[in-house]
Amino acid sequence: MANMTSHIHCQNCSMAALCLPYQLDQDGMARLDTIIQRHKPIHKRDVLVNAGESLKCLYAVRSGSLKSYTIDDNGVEQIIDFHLPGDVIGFDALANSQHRSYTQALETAMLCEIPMSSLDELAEQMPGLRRQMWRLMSGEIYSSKQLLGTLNNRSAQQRLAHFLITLADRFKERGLSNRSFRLTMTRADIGNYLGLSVETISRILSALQAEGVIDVQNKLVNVLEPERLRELAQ
Amino acid sequence: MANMTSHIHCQNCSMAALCLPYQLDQDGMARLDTIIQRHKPIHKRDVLVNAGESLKCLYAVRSGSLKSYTIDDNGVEQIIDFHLPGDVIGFDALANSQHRSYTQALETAMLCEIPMSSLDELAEQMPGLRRQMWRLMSGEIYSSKQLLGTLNNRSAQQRLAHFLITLADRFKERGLSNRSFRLTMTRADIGNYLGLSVETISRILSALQAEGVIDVQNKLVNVLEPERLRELAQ
DNA sequence: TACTGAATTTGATCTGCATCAGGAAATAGT
DNA sequence: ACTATTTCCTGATGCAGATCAAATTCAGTA
Repeated sequence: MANMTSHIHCQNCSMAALCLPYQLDQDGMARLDTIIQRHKPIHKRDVLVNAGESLKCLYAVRSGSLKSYTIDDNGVEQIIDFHLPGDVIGFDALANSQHRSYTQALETAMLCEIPMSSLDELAEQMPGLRRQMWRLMSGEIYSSKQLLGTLNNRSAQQRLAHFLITLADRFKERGLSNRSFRLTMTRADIGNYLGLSVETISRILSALQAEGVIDVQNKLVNVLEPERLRELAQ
Repeated sequence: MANMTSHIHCQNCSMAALCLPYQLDQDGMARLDTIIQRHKPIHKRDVLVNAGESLKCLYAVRSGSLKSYTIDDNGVEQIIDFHLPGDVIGFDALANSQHRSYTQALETAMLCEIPMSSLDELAEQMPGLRRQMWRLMSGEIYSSKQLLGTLNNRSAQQRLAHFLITLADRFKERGLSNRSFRLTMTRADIGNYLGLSVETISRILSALQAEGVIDVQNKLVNVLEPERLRELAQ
């Protein structure tokens, strides 16, 4: 069945450099492209994967944003990641072939679906793909351990500043503005992720605005003094 | 040059099931074994890898324990991991072929050294090894994200209880007692890892002992009521 | 356009843990 | 065995951020 996005391929995807095709040659990209399936967009609040589901495929984000979270014994949600275009979702499921977390769209999002069985075969034949898998997983290990350091010894303001800087940097990598962007997650999501209450997030955003470091209008953030913000993050 | 541990091989290593050889057949293990180098033990406080060093090889812990940490802009150490026998060290370095953290021995430790170049070749030829690499890295992603959840929304007591439970479970996986074990790290190390002060760690250990949940004599921990402890961790 | 529930903001109060301080115990070095 | 140094414990105090409360704004829907 034809769909409106059938003309999208790894070869012409602007996120390729951040995603699995990184450093593959034209032939490699074409081979990877053949195993990837592209479907209709998913919408805000749609759940892409449930914790406990068996791992059928990885997902690459083409547009939009999502959050991943676990639900603990008390039924409390714990957000562990926000996904932007170019990110690959599902690496934490490889250990036991079972998804460990829920993933939900924060806004309308387009995804590429990469079947694990085919990926495994391709990885055997393509050293570049294998290395990129390692690179992406290693990067995820590194960034989550970095986050540990951020959450452990830092004040609420430092955490939030760090969050904004990291987000801005990620937008820049993706060819978007790192000075002006939209928070697709709620204040509650940010607080949950950073281990802070909603009220604290709101208060600190107001304080940063009062000091002229940023300008916040609802979901829209303007970074007025990037250097000040970076200092505040330490 | 012969050394005193030359008779150790993956084929007879008791940690093989937790380590890279997992699910390899005899032939596979033998091939992996040939690329692995085994050296003299390293001693307490010896530094195995420095942050910034280029990635030459991964290390597998055969005996002893180590800690990995980063040092932030202010020169403050942030512990991100404790390594036990069977653990593989260095996955966070694959992203940019450069170690991201320091790794230091907490006690005398024996290590296996796995050259990256050879590992890459072997992974091409051996699907089982490739899958185990994915499995181990995925597991590390999962556990560090789990830890986020633990540190974010939990009290000091819950964090420490969680730490002790997790450590006990890891000892059990390794064929050791999960009821009685030795903390090779200092209270300061535990506090650093969990985002708590030394004093808090000390106080809570005392409190848990007073309640009869555990018995602590210096570095030695006896878990008297595992179920209570597990409840306290939530 | 009006209605409705969700998200955000701001204020007031309270508490868990950091910090400061001092002493005891254990470990390492000679 | 003895000393120096690190590690550990316990008490007192203060504060950052949680929690409780309530008003306001926003977004989705009919």
